[in-house]
Amino acid sequence: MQDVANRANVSAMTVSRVLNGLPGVSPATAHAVTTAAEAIGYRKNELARSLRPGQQSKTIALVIGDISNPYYGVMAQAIETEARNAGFALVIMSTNEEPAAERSRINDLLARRVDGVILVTCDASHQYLARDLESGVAIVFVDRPPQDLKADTVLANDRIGGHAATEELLLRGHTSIGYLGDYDHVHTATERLAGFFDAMKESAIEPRFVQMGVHTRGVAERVVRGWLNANQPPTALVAGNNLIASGAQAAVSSMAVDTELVGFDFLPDSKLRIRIGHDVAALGARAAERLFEQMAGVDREPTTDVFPLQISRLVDGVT
Amino acid sequence: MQDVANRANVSAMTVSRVLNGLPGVSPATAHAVTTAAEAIGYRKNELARSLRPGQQSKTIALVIGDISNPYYGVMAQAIETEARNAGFALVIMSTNEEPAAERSRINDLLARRVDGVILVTCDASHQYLARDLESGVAIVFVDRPPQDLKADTVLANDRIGGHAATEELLLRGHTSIGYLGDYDHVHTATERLAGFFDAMKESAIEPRFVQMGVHTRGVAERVVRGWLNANQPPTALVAGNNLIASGAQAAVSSMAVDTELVGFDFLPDSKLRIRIGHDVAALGARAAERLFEQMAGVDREPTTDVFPLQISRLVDGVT
DNA sequence: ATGAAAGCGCTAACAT
DNA sequence: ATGTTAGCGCTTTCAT
Repeated sequence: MQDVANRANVSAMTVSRVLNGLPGVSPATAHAVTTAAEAIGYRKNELARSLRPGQQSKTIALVIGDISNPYYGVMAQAIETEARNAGFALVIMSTNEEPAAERSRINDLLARRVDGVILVTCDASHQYLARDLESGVAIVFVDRPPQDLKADTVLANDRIGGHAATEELLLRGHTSIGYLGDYDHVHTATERLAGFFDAMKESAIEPRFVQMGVHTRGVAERVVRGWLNANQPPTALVAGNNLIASGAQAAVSSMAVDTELVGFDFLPDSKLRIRIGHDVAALGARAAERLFEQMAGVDREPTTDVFPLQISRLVDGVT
Repeated sequence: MQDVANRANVSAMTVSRVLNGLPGVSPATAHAVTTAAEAIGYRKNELARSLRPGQQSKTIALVIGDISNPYYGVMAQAIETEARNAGFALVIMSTNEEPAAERSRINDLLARRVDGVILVTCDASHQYLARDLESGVAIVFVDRPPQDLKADTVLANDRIGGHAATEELLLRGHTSIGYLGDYDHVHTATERLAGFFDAMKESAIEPRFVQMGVHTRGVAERVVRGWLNANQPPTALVAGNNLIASGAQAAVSSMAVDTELVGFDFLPDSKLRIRIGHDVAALGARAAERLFEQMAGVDREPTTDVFPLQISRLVDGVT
């Protein structure tokens, strides 16, 4: 910046004024500064700027486990739109569902003084964020609640969802229903499983096919193939998320059985006939809203928004 | 940081040494500092740190148009893995395919002194980056080449792909083939279209159904419905990307016609029987490699990596 | 083993 | 309309 100032024969302060469009600079000098800046290819240093007290970075962050899953992609896009409308940039970071990576990313973001963080956590403790929350960093949990921290949270009602999905199959007369869920440390996965158990218990049926820790399409397909090859295979399945549903569907159709399938969360081209899910974009948008509320200094107790899950049946390719 | 120093009765310098694990501090003082830091909930300020000369931010950025499209999600995940292995953080930004947003994001990233940028551009000029490239910022273009700039580029061979997709349908005896493509300013879209025209010209067939500017599943579905309701509807279609393919497929199956369809890029659960695409993760990984090469100071002419597109047929649900 | 001084690039507050 | 001063939080260099 000093270089620009020298080249334009002005002080650094004047350069600052010109570059930030502040008043009190004659058009002539302004022009000289602009020219000088372009001549040397000057880039302002936002780091130095943000260092000054009271400066906002005008940036919020979204930390998620798996950006390759369109579920989170859609959520991210919704948040990006909200952020943009509020004049903020959104940076997205993916942790590969590793708690250690999540912590390291978040520490990093806070060290970089982002104004707020929206978090789809895979971590088992969030105590380390308590201080930051107190000191005014905005934090919102989406999809999965914090464990030992009070903070704004936006969720779908996964336990009820798991119950509804299972009940749907029970109502259709199935008595042997399998359940496949994601990692145990993923909140939505355990909640949905709990809902499954709730429904099974109500019907007094002992679950025989339950597999957690299924995180990819491939694993889901393999597990389902195994089940379907068993002596008394399940006649219906609940798939705990979109990728699992996809894998399970693949296994079922390749084995030419008519195992019925209910799947959570939509994949754009899913062939699933029965789906259960919610409006991810709305979830993301609400999270962004809550974040901006916090940033606006609204003083209130942490809230929890719970979105309903909806079950739908696909008839002849049309919902 | 000064607060921590006061609390531990040491100088700021000692605090810095402890927090960075530098040698030359007695265990006792180190402990005192750590305790003090925790007591006041101290967070180091990475901004101030990066301000010192010669500091790397250890961060690279990926700027894409639409994070809700799993095509880019998969690419992002691949790049994130590479970045992590290299000890870098990856920040992802989505521009909604708006050139202005892209520029603003990139200017912002460079103002924040990221070490490198991987870019899926939707912009028509990149001259504004020439200076930064000269001054040592690492930049790689992926999926779509720069317009008026020499820089490392990683592409799929889209024109040949468009040709191959069309030829496949011609070989199957179709003479009335429609083409749907993304926005005109998207390089892959125009290249694929060019390939389509190439193939049609070789067969001396006048294209009658061509629609560009189709960016969503819904629009694709609507356009195809329109075509199929025409007097002499196309008997086959080339869908210029994964979302278009999905929409077109929906239209075709809902209208119970047997219009044949070739689609670009894979959506996880696509029912497409003929697909043309490439390994997006490999594309992303290569881009990351090129970026790190640049950052390592390898002095070479800008390279262009071209990945082949592969066509595949789905038979009874198995590829 | 520890500290003091200086300065990274920028801007708010106060001159001129 | 423009410049000077000081300081944001940190680390490099050079003392002690």
